[in-house]
Amino acid sequence: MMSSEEEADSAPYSDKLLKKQKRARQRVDAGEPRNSYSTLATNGLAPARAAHMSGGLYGAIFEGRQHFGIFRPGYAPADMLNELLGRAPADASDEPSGGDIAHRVLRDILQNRNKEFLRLSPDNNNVLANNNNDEPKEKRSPERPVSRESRPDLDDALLGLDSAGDSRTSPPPAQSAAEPLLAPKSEPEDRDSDAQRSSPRPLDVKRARVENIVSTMRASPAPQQPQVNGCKKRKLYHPQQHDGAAERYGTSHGSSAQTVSDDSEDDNERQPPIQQKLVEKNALKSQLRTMQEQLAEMQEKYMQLCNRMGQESETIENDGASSDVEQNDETVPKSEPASPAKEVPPPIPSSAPPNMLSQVMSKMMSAKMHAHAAAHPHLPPGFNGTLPMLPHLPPTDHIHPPHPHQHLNNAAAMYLNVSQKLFLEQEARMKEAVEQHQQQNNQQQRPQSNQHSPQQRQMGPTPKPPMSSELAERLDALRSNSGSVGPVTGADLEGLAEVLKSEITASLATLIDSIVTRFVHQRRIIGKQSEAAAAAAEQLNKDLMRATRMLERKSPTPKMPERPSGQMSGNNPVHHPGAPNGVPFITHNPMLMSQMNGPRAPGGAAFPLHAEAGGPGHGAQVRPPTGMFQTPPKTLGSLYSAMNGHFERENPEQNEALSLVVTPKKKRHKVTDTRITPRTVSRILGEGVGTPETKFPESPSPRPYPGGMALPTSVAIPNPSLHESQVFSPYSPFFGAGGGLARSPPAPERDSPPLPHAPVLLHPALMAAAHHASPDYMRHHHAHAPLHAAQHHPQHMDVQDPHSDCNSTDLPYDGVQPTSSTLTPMHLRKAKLMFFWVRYPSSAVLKMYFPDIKFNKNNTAQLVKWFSNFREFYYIQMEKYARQAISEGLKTAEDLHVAGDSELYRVLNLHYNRNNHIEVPPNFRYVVEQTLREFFRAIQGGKDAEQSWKKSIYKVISRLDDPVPEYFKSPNFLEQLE
DNA sequence: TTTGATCCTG
DNA sequence: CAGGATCAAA
Repeated sequence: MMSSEEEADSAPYSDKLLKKQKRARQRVDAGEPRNSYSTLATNGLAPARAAHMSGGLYGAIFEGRQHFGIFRPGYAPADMLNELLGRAPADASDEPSGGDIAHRVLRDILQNRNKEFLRLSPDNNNVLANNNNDEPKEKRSPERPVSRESRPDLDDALLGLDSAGDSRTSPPPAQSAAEPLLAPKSEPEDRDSDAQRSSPRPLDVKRARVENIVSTMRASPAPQQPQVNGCKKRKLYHPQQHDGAAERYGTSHGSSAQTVSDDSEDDNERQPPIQQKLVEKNALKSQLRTMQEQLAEMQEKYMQLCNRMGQESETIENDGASSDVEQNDETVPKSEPASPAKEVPPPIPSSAPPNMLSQVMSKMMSAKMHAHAAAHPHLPPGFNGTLPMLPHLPPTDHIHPPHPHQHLNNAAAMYLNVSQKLFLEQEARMKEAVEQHQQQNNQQQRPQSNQHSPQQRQMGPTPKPPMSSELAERLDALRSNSGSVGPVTGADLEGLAEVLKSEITASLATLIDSIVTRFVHQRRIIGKQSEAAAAAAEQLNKDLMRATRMLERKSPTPKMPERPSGQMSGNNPVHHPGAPNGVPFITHNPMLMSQMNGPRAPGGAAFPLHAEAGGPGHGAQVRPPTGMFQTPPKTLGSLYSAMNGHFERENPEQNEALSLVVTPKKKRHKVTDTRITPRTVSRILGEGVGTPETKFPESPSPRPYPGGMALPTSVAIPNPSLHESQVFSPYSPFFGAGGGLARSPPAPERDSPPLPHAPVLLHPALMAAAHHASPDYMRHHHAHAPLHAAQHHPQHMDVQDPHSDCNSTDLPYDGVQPTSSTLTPMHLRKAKLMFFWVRYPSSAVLKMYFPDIKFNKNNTAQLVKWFSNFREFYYIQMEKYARQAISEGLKTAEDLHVAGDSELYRVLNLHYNRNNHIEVPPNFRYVVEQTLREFFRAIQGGKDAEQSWKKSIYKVISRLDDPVPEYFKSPNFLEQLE
């Protein structure tokens, strides 16, 4: 991967350079000024601010955006998909069990249904199959082999096909069966040439011609799994076919397999299940038809042969009776020394119209059938259509039945019937499967093995229905037999029928397997989530209770126009999630949420949110211990949604990663591996929680703060450049919340940098959900109030926690190994959260904290770019607020204080911690404050007139980075960000 | 010259 | 957020 990506870069780079130069030239010519630093400063800010101020936004306490009630439809499915796709190993192991069950079920069903068909079968189903098989034994029980064979496919599909190569390398037992498939039957030229070369005899030539015709007629079974190690053999056996296959499908199995894999992957993502099913159905249908046609054709040929043989008194030595494939080679030579028997097409009476022949044959068959039924050992009396099929009968039929024709005819007739029935069955099953599939989940994933799809794709000129390797093989064998050896026995036909049956069965099995598997996964995941949700719910409930209590003391924030909460918005039909535990979700009320933040401080002052509020100013002095915002678990929402099975999509709250995801597709050169994984997609779909803010029905009365604060401090001017302009919207709950920058005149000194290791905690809900988190870590969290626990043990997480502490280790927690080089939206979220600690992380640090990423030049650059973007946003905010403060007459930087509930803080939190996945580390607040002051001073001092006046600030700020908590390295952390 | 960071734009 | 341009430090 890396190599390819790297290569991809080279081109772009050169282009870049060219462009750059060009641009540079243009700029110079135009005398275009490079930067207009002052733009922001001088323009617009003041006016906008004024407007806002007049608007009187009072600080609503931080309204919890959300979180509650946010349902993330699709979450469960996504997760499931993730499970399937992301955890290859697990899947691999799981797959079988699920598959087996499905398999069994399917088999049972089919067997019951097929009993009637089976009854028909004369015995030797194997004869034909054996001709080309390397491992005839495998075929004895068609279903088994097939299933096995199919499984790899399924796995591949599920796993994203990376494993395709592996499967190829180590061909499954059934592989031999697949072999024939590789060789598309339609390569007349080659075949002819070969045939002629090897067997110049007229007969051969004739046969070749026939073969030609036949091959054209029959859709060539697409080469199933390229994983045929027996290339040589195959070549030996079917040179032409092989060639054809090579040409058409790409010479290398690997390549073809790859293609298949990729395609299937794509299909999974794009093609709706139903469509897929339909396609498959059609394919099967056509396959059946094709086979029928082929059968007819073969009948013709057979007739011809018989006639001729009768005339010539030719003895047929080997009817392909040999049960060994290998044998085939040997046998063939005997009969047709010069030419590879298998490849020699059966002679066809070109003169006789197929239809007529068929009709004639039908008549003959019916007539003779009865006559010989009794005589024929394998044909029970009721033969006509109801003979029990003995799938595993030994190839006894080598014996040439006295009346080959009849046998053949019978078999043919039966085959046709069976085919029809099977087809009907298949169709019915398909429908069922489709329905089931739909109901079970909306995942686009393509359940069945790609057995079929690849074939379809690879089909040659004649659209051919997908055929399994076994089927193809048998057909091939059949053809070979008829061609080279001569008479096709009824057994052969039956074998064919059986193959067909098993093939269908297999495909169904596969389908069912996948469905079942998915179902199982889903169940499992849901269960898991339920647990987490329950725990989370409890915790949440506690928090809420506390918050409620506190709320009583506090007055609601000023109004915010109702903001449709993600869930509330019409899109979300979601039921209100009562907590599963019976814990009602209290939320939706931002007030509550806001209260939750600072439950700890005794006099509601716990939070010096508004420093200036004056109130008990001292409160301000003490740095708010905990994060600024409460952390309502959006996770809960998702959990619940999953639990409730809400998969509806909700309004995407953010598209953060959206771009990431999207870009990938349009990328011209592989930018960072932009390939979107299903997981990513699902995440994106489920991610948005609309604006989390819960709606605020009524506008609360102004803040009760003693200081009469309600300072319109937050008079930010809507910055057009802001991505989240909503934040500034007067209608936005965020806007005007209690006070942007809190300026407390008596600002005591809180400039001292906070503790080195900011104790940031995950929201309790998150923690609860994180089973895997190190026990120690968990313990801490639970022990302390969820919100501030860490404060008391600042160090425990990063340094001292024996379990979680794995400093300088890339694989702190479960030995995470880089699995992908794709940065997903989740990674973006994580990166944003990390920004609370580090503004200038080195790439080395970043790599350490993203152990699951296989870094390369591209994604490293991307990650770095993210932080660059984060900083950009951050500094823009800082500058904006600093200017605002200045315009408001603030005299000294020291008067600038950033309160937990300040607008600035809110904005930042919204940007970096949109879903309040974590508690904002106190240190961050400090850093923000410092940054703000730096900007304030600079602007105040007129430094902003200088070209790079910000640089010095950056420098200062860059020194304020703190170590990122170790738990960020945990794979579980990422998972919790859902 | 290369690399890294910022600025600018979409 | 990503791509491109530009500057500046290495």
